[in-house]
Amino acid sequence: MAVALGKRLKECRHAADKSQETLAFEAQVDRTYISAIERGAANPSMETLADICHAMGISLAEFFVTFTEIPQAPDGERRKNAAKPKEIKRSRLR
Amino acid sequence: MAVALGKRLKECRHAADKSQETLAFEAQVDRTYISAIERGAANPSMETLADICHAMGISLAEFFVTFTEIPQAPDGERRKNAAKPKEIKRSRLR
DNA sequence: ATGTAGACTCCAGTCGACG
DNA sequence: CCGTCGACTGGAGTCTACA
Repeated sequence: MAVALGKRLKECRHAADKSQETLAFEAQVDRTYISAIERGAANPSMETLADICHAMGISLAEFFVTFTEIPQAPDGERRKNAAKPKEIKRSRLR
Repeated sequence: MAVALGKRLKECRHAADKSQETLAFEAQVDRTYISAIERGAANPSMETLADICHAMGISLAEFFVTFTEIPQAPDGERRKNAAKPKEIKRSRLR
């Protein structure tokens, strides 16, 4: 998932003919963080990703156009901080 | 931006005929956080957003299909933690 | 030009409670 | 069923530095 995102980013970045350094500068994010994203080691927020897309001159729709498959369920390790959902009780079954 | 995202989420959630509670349960995130996103008060990460999309049974491409316009430049207040980029020097201008 | 690592700050995301 | 608040824990994102 994060890996696919990284590959897609590298792709778009090359299409815009920019280095990680230049892109980082224009997107107002750290150079090392771009590196981390492309390697799938990071998990960017929407705001950050939107800025990056803007710096590459493409819309979010264009960026995600290759993400046609539905991401797998939260199978693996999630955040330790993760939600411990409680079963929902419908007093009235609809 | 975050507002548009919230509107789109509410839209998709209703299309899937789920309450915030149910969606939160299936996406493994907190109910209050879904609320925050829909009101544009939150800035979810990719991992979180992917889980939510999965819970609604749609792909990221489908979710972002309405986001055709390029997000505006980093105009307003960004994170205080934000990058303070240094101008890039090309020793050799290409 | 890119990968990686540690230390640091601030926010993403949780939980419980109230209206 | 939903919006919002406060407090808390861990991750997002930065900076410096070395290869």
